[in-house]
Amino acid sequence: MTAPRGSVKGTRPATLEDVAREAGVSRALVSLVMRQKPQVSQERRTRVLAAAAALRYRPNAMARSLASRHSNTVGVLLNDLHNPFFAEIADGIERVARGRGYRILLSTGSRKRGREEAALEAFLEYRVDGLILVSTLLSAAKISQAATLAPVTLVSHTLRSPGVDSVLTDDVHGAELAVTYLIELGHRRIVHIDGGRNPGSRPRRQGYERAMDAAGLKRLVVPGDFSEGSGAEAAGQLLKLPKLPTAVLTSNDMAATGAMDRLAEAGYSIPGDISIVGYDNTSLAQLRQVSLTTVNQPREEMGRLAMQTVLERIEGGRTETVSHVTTPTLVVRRSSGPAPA
Amino acid sequence: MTAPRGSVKGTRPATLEDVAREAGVSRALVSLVMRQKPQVSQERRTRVLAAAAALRYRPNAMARSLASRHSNTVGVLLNDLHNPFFAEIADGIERVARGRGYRILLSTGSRKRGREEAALEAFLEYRVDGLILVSTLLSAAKISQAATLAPVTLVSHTLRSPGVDSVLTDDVHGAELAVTYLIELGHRRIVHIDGGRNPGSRPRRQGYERAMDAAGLKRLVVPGDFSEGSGAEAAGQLLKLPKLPTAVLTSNDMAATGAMDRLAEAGYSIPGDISIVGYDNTSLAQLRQVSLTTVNQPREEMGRLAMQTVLERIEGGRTETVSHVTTPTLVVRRSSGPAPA
DNA sequence: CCTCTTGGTTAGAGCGCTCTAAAATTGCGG
DNA sequence: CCGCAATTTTAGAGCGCTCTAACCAAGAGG
Repeated sequence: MTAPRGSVKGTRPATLEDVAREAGVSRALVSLVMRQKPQVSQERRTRVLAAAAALRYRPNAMARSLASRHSNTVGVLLNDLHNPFFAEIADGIERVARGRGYRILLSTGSRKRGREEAALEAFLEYRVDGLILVSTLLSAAKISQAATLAPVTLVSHTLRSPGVDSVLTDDVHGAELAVTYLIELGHRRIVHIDGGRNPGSRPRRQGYERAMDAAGLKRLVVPGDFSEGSGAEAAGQLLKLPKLPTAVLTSNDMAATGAMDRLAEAGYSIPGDISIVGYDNTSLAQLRQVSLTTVNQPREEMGRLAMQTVLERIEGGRTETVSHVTTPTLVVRRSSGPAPA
Repeated sequence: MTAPRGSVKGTRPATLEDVAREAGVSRALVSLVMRQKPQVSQERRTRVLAAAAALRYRPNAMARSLASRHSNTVGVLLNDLHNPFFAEIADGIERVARGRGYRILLSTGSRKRGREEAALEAFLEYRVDGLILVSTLLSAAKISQAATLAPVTLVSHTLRSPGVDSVLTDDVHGAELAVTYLIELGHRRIVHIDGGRNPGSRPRRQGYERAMDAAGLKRLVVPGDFSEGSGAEAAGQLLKLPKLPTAVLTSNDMAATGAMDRLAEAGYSIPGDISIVGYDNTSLAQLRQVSLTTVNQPREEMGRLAMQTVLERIEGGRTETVSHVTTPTLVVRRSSGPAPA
């Protein structure tokens, strides 16, 4: 009954109380030692530490959080574990967290809003000290509501709401960069595969539209989302067009690889017949076999910024809203080239 | 002071007590309702539910776990977030967890043993009900010790230790499949890029050795690990050889893409000059541009099995050790072909 | 010799929940 | 209308920790 269910029959894990008894001091003193507080004599400290080691004492995070009213933990919700973009953001977050003595709870919504809602709910029930939502599908209402319970930092889009900060890239500019580059290469029929409801999609589409308009070119946007499958599907749509476009800007790298796949399957050469430009510059785009021209987002840095931003509220008590905007750059690789004659 | 630090100034979240007062019932009754226990009259139940909704009550997972002595949570430690293999395993785990009303805590060691140790420690402090360690670098000692606190299921390798179950693929067989296939294609100089300390590496190497021995061929193993970088590096070693091998079996798909990259960069054609075979059959291998011949592991299924296995101990109270071995299959794609003349 | 500090230590009241055992209510046959 | 079992509800004791305020030496200053 006291033994953990199903695990090896073991003695109940040691508690503070046990350590205190072993060391012959009070519970409070042990607590002070465990939390590395300075006001403990050297002699007592070593005595307590020895007792703790002997009993294999491991603090109970639940009890600690309950009593202290904070968890030293930040919940990180990633849109899609399959997209390396998120792993790279997570790296940045993790680095800062580690440096600052915070823990991270990772969750993913698998690109389903309902799952994200469940994950958010779990984080809130765990009473995390802060929340980082990376490219989330959650509604503005849910986000604002969460922000009344713990500071929120959004990665990849903004939301004007108290308690909600953000870290993002100037996506309008990023998309413009890509389209302008394609136009300079002589492309005229340039299509955009949209990112649907995903954060960042709208500005990217706007950047595309703005650049096309500026060049007096006809816009064509086909629907999609952030997945490989949707990129392939959208490419399928393009194949049905009376005249295949000569260039495609997708909403992210995953969709781009899907589109490349489908186009290559249909016998078209990339970039001979059609140029493809992605967005994110994930490790996928960097693969030599893929070699995708794409718009770079400083992913690690965005992750670091996000964690710093949320910590400023948790520890620094900042209350004004901030929004960090990073600058995208174009990375040219082999998936793009001059428009076919 | 009672308001969450740094977040929007908000009232203290409602507690059970608040709900009880609002509904005019006892705390215990509210607890029963929240836990969906049957022995509550319909009238009270709706009254409590209404009060909870009105106060936006959200149970405190910390308090709940502390009092009930279990968290309904399983900790999942992934070796590397960048490798899609782990995302696919996680999908399977998540699916079963969701169906069974369990929550998942995700962590990653970023292929660093020290980080994995820290993540494990965090899980144990959180008093998770069970642990799934996917392709972990943790030492046997640490794993066994963790198993005295919560049931552990290992994915990708085994450990004979009480409380530790496993889910894995018959990797010896998998590697043999790959090598036999290459030999049938006429290859004689077949190299294996090793997976280092990663689980699964040893049996894969053994399978390679066994198949090479059986064919009377000379073995050559170059060191590596599970990363793209190491695959590239190992390929660099191969380039220094007096005579380039005609085929390479890597320890996983990540390493395979790294190796392909390096070899292609050096001007060799794949599979014209050299065939590459990976291991895992991740989404990476499936990409048309990569089109990697590889050994399939049923990733989703392994994830599902792992979660089921750990739940059997948590809920079913099973105490005998089990080990689920799945069968690998060879998936032939375009990275492999007949040995050059 | 007494009061003040000050650094070190501790008692004890929670944190928000679950769980056991007992209490209150209800239904029903006699 | 009573007794008894079944059903529903509740009191109250924790779970393992933190935190406040108080306590206690031991020296400093008057």
